[in-house]
Amino acid sequence: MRKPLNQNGIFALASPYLSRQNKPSCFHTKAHLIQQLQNCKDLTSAISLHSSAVKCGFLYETFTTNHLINCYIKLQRINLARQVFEEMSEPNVVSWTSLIAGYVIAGQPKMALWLFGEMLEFSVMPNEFTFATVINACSILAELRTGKEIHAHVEVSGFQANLVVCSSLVDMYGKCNDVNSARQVFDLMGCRNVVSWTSMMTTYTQNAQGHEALQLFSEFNVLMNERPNHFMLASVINACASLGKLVSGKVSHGAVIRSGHDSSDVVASALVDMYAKCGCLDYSDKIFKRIPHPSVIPYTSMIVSTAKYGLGKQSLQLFSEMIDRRIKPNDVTFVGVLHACSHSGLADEGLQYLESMHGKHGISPSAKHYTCVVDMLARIGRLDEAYQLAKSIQAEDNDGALLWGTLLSASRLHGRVDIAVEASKQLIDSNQQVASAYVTLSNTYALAGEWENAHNLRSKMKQSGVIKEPGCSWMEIKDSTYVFYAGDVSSCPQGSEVVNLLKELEIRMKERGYIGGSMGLVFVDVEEEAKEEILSLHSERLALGFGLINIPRGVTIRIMKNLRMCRDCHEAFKLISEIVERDFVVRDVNRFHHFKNGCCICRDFW
DNA sequence: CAAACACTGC
Repeated sequence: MRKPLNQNGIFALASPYLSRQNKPSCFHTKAHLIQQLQNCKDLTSAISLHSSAVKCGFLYETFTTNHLINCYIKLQRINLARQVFEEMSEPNVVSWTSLIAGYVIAGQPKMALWLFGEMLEFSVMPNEFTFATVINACSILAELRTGKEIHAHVEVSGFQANLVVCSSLVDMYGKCNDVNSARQVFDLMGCRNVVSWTSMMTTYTQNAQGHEALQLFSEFNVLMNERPNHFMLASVINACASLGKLVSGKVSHGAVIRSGHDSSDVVASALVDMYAKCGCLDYSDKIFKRIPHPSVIPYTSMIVSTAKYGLGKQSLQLFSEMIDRRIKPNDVTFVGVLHACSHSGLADEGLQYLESMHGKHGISPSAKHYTCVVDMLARIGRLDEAYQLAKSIQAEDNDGALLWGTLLSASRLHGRVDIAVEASKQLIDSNQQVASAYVTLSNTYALAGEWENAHNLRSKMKQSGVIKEPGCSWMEIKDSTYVFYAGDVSSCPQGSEVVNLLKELEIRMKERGYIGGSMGLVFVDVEEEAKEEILSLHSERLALGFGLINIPRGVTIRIMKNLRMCRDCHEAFKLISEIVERDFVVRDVNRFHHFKNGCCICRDFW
């Protein structure tokens, strides 16, 4: 404890001000106090500075008070900031904006928007800082309507040419899934910087338009003199991950290394995720091991990735390593852990982890966690338990769709028509994934031999005009990408060759003990494609799904990107690649030839 | 004095 200053001492220090201000305990100059507030790192000092400011009479001035408000906001004491604000006689635009921003930082964007309304009520005119802040609040809340209103306000107030305001508008429209409006703002911008470009790229990726994001990235490299920063690199890597474009991902990795951003944790996390999604878990692992102090995000990314590759034990090992290193798991980490249990048949362990969430880790399980558990139970055939659990969960909209969709596909897998009917009813009644619910239910009927039901459902779909969008998949061979649509019946003489190969693969997998559970190949005869066969490769070892590839002659094959994981699969992949290369050039997209620095494809960073 | 862009789930 610091010894309290002797009164005489204070008087001595404060003597220059005494006569002027008649405040006996004031020993700060205004400039000094402001500087102290700006550098203040702890609450005790802040409170002491606050009391000095009161005693010195500085809080009659808006400028000094604004500094105090910002000091409390930096120390994450929004309520104290609010108190100071409430006591102000004339808060100006900066006071309002600071407090509004404070609420956004504190995770209360709704309050921020409410305060903005109050500010207008009090006839304080917002400026570009205020607009950027409230647009950001709309972005967090995905509040398109309010966002558009504020956009109109921006135009009227004459801030439509401000770089930061426009960038936040692009971001806001992106987060609200209005890609066209985002692009419109972006196109009308008189000047753009790396942030505005990154916002637009991220908008594309978050709205399932990864190709456009990559296109924009190459335009940036051609048109702009600026170099990508680590935000932009993380964004482009994320775009590659979303598309499963390994080659582009490697090119981006090359750019990362050349620009010296490979020490950025965020970029490293993005790379870990990208390589895993592109089927190269070993690369992810290498990147991960090079991160000196991995945070919860790269750990979670690795846990999820290993789980998806069916490496449950390894995934749980990473989790315990993370706990040992005192890195606090979050809700997403537990989604990964439960996923690991689910995909490796570790149901009892999974239930224990679920139990430990609340008790040991202070995280209350959400609908997403229960969905993992439903999946975990259902996959190993404990469908009745899974169904009971599903019924007890409050899940709406997207969460509900995931929950019932999970149960539905497991019901099909195990031929449980009764539960499939209930699950698809839930989806259809809540108007979620209606088309795929119909298709899956119909497939379940077909699997159970209930052809009439399957047929009736198909007719019902046709009558009600429900159309299932054809699934599509794509492959990268060399630097070209080939896209295939399910139901696309151009002719392919090698179709049967592929089927035979996969059948053989199944036999070899069985020989090596990959049987039981949901492994092996499953043939389902369905009405949908007029007596065509649907061939699915349901192996958890190969479970990084890459959608369906339609090889003509009506055979749809689910190709897994990481077929390369085992040697037999590698053969299959090679053959399929050869066939594809010979006979299908469907679409050749996004060649990466626009790097300013000349380097196109880096093969040698390993 | 106050503002925009990034990595983990499905």
